[in-house]
Amino acid sequence: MKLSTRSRYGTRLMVDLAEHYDLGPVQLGDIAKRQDISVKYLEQIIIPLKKANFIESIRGPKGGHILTRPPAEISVGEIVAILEEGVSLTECSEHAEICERADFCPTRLVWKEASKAMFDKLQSISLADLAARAKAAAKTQADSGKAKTARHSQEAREESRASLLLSSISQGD
Amino acid sequence: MKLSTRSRYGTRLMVDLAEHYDLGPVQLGDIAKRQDISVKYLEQIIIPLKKANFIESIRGPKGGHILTRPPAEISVGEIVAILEEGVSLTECSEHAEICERADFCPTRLVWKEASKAMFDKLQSISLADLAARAKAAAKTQADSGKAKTARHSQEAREESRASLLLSSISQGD
DNA sequence: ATAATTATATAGTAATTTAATATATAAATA
DNA sequence: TATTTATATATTAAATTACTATATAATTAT
Repeated sequence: MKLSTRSRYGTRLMVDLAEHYDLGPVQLGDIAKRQDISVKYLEQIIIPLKKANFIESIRGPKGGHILTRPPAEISVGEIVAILEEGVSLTECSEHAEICERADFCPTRLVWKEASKAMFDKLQSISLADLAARAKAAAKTQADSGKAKTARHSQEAREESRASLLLSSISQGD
Repeated sequence: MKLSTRSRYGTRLMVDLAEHYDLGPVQLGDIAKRQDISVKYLEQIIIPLKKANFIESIRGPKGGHILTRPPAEISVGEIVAILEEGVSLTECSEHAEICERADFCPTRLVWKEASKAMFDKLQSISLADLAARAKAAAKTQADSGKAKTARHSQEAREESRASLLLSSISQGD
């Protein structure tokens, strides 16, 4: 039931592109350094994302990759759906025909509804949300380095409001 | 992101026990026939369910397995949590310490919240719900065999109300 | 032109996991 | 004591995962 590194790394790749949207093409070498993922593996992972038309690429020196849509218009759900080839917890959730018990199987409906709950949540979060959160987190890190004795500075608290959008995500820790 | 057969078969095993709760110990051979799963594999799968104290077993002739709690008091979420060893989509959702990026990783929160959405849904459904649904489905199947020209008989519709509890599950097909 | 840089395409692989099966043993009952 | 059922441990084939390697193609700066 765990997500593959493919989905997780691919989502980080997309968030990285979102963070650098408007700054021209981003090279895989730079993403690899920032995200600590091998370039070779990123090259594999980016293929389905390009096929799904999330990313456009430019070859040659000063080339790289850019999102085809603004970050606010791309949800994590879409990304995971591509990289996991669907967002269901069982094959039968999507394709009843693969199981002859599907018609009367009470558990199938459970898997289906749990899949939907999961996917609905993923759909509700955009790359813009995550890029904003990443920015706020980076600022908080920088501030805590700047003034270790004043971690709860007014400055830090004000900046952290930028991530209020995402605050609901961390409820229930 | 797919559930293993272990979880799926294990849940069916538990639903089968729920359907036969009150009828004394149920043998794996019978479950194997009804669920079309090999006895040997069921023997593997039942181990963690016994360790988690969901099931008590009786050896020897006329032996078998019984739920330790009434079906209404066991949720699918609990079962899946045992068989999948946790209900999170990533290792970092539960154990932040395994990833040094956890503190500032925006995607981690997404995986965490999606995991929660999925698990909350699974927790909300009990074995009693599923046993009732299975009963209703069996009745519907039997009725359609009895009177193929009158599939929407009043009798069948009344019986199907027993599964109203579960009707929300099949929304959004 | 050509050297350097970046993306793309295809193939290979080691390790792990999955989904089982096989064999031997222990307990309980008729 | 023979039979039936559960339990414990070991084995395994196939698939999947998480990569790495090699070769090629396109673009740009010098």
